[in-house]
Amino acid sequence: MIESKVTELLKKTQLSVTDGRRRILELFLQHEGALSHGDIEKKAGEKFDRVTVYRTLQAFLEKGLIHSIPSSDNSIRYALCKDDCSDGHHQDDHVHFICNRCGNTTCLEEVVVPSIKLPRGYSAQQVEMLVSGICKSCGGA
Amino acid sequence: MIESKVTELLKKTQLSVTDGRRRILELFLQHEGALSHGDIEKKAGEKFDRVTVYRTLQAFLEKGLIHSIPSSDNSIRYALCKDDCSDGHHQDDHVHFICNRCGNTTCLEEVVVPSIKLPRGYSAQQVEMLVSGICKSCGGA
DNA sequence: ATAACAAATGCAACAAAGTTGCAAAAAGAA
DNA sequence: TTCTTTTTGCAACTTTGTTGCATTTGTTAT
Ligand SMILES: [Mn+2]
Ligand SMILES: [Mn+2]
Ligand SMILES: [Zn+2]
Ligand SMILES: [Zn+2]
Repeated sequence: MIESKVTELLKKTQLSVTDGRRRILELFLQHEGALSHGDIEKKAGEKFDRVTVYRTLQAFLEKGLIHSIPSSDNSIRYALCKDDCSDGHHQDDHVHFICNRCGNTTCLEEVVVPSIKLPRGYSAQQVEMLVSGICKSCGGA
Repeated sequence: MIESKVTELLKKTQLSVTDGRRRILELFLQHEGALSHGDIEKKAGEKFDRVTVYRTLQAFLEKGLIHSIPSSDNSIRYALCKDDCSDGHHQDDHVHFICNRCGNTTCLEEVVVPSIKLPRGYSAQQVEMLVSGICKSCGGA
């Protein structure tokens, strides 16, 4: 069950398990694809205060439960991390895909971000790769 | 002179040349690195209305004068395009670097975004690569 | 189970960012 | 210059994000 998975994850990351956190984590587990703050606010319904959603995402981020995905439309998305992300140390080196038709953002876990050679003087700490186009579900044609 | 370059660019893109547009384009030409809406608002001073800045960036974007750079902090940056970007068709296939020390975002024109193989069903229309770390100026020591 | 303590939540009051319609002003064309 | 079109500024508004504080809830130890 998702119920137990949720509690397990919260326990593992040393977060006290509250209704809000359970609900939001549940949303991530159910929903294939990334969620923005706004998405969560809508999906979680009236039950939780907006501020709580902000703080919960913040906490999840810090604990390495979720990672954030940059965007070109001023609305960061978040998605669950794999097990190897822990307390502050993220290890999400996969490509993200943004569908121009359905608008969904997906983690392409199987596609690793290629390494890259930077000009002299620059040193990289993190690399993000964002691909936009038509996703599998929308591809149809 | 920058003055004439500015006017030339506006004429070329069929934008009527106004004080606001001149000023903002000037900022882009002077400033090495990308600018956010907020940056521009500050740098342009009290002289221009916030709404005008929004509309100007929008216009520049559509005409292929500038391109936008995704971010993880809900503040899109913009930078000048090269000559080969025109009316709606952008051709900015370079890597963007975000410095964690000085906060500047730079176009690494000389670093081309590597191509990538997507899983079956996905088709790419655009690829963005964002590298964060320490930039040339901050690298020092 | 209860009490004590620590942490999370909701609320209120803000601040900041973004949007829209419209009248006035400025650009471009004739 | 005059006419026409486009851009601008303003006002009013919506949405998004932040902060402090009192209350509620979760956790741990008795
Ligand atoms: Mn991801
Ligand atoms: Mn660029
Ligand atoms: Zn899609
Ligand atoms: Zn720097």
